Amino acid sequence: MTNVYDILKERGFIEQATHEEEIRELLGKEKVTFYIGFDPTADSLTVGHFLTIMAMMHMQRAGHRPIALLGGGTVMVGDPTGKTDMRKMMTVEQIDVNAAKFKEQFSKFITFDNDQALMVNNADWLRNLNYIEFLREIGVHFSVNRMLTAEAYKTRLEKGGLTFLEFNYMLMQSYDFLELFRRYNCVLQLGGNDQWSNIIGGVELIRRVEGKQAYGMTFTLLTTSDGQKMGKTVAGAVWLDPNKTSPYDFYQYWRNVEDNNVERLLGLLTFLPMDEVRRLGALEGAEINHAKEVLAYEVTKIVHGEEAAKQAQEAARALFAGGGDSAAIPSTELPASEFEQGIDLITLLQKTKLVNSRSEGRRLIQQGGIYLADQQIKNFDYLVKESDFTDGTLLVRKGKKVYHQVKLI
RNA sequence: GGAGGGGUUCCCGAGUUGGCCAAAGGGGGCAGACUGUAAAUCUGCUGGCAGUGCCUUCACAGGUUCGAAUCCUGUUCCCUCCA
Repeated sequence: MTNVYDILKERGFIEQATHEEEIRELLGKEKVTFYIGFDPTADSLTVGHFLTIMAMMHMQRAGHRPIALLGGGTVMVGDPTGKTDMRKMMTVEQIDVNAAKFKEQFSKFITFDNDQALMVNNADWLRNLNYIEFLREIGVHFSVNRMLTAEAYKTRLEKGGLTFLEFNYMLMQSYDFLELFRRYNCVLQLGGNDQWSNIIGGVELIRRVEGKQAYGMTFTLLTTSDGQKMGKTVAGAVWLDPNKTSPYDFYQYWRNVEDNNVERLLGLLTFLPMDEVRRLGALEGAEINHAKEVLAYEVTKIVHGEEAAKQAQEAARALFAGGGDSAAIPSTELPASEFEQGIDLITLLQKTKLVNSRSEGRRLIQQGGIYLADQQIKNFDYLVKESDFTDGTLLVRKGKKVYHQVKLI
């Protein structure tokens, strides 16, 4: 069996590791308990989290034991990494609701039966910490001088300011690692590359307090070729919750990634064999669209299941290539009676949420961005009537690739 | 606690001798052209409502004025330096 370290390496996950050789050796010879932390800052996981979950899945498949650590405690402090402002303070209630949602989503990817994986919440040990004790046991081991050199804090020191609250984040996360090491013999922490300094904080803490070796490793972050963070759309993040990002939109997000990223994403976000990944990635010109379809389908399948992935693909094909089933295209149902007198196009755009204001709708139409059943409409006074529908359905298109169906009921 | 600087439209950031400011410029976003449902590039748009006029915006609350993002007062938040 291939060493999972090599798998992760080959698939492009690994960015930094505290002890490359030792980690590889360790993963090759025994069942390793490792953890990744997830702060429940929203009520759903995002595609950014998904990347690390994929790594987790690879690890579990290789026989190692994952701990999904919910940051119900750390989120109360807030990680300043990569942020220019302090996060809004969240209420305990909200945090707990979010944590519950995270938990639900994890179960789709990781098997927790028979102790094959654990899910714990650091609220259990962080929320009731005694300040003085914590300072004496943990605080002594941290050099402020060193902490200040961490990338995470640098930017905040230069602009915006850093509060003492957030400055403690590194100690919290380091303490988590120590706690998991003690409780579950967890010796390896994984995470996104932005977590590097927090991770080595934990590794060092374990060495100092327990005199034991622990390891850390970080993964690449999802970025576009010019370094922009991926996983953001106009509507916000790309969520794993189908109610927040529909499987169709999710599929389309991956279907539309830039050429340069296809091979990389196939390696990271699908389980396709690497020969296949390389073959698809090597396609050129319009051919690479095929690779994008595969990418979109595979990722959607893992996240939303085969059925949803098929529907999304069908819908996309129906719209962009003709034919196919249109069931999964986003739609709005409106009573037929509303169209007897006809309703003006701008109002319809508002009802379908394709525009946020009448002005925006007007602009769109004037600029030629709206099509009804593939017919460009440039007159913003246009009255949409029942006669515009075919079989009770009207396909509205905004721009090149935003589709919405209106169905009469 | 003291001194100083500052909070501007999605973001960054001009604008403070009061009217020409719905507010420069850049970014982002949207649309159009070109394409391959890609990237790059070019063009237009980017507070709201109504067909060109009205309404709501420049931290918040008051005030001065014919008229304030611009002046005054108070409040609040942030930053820097000092203690």
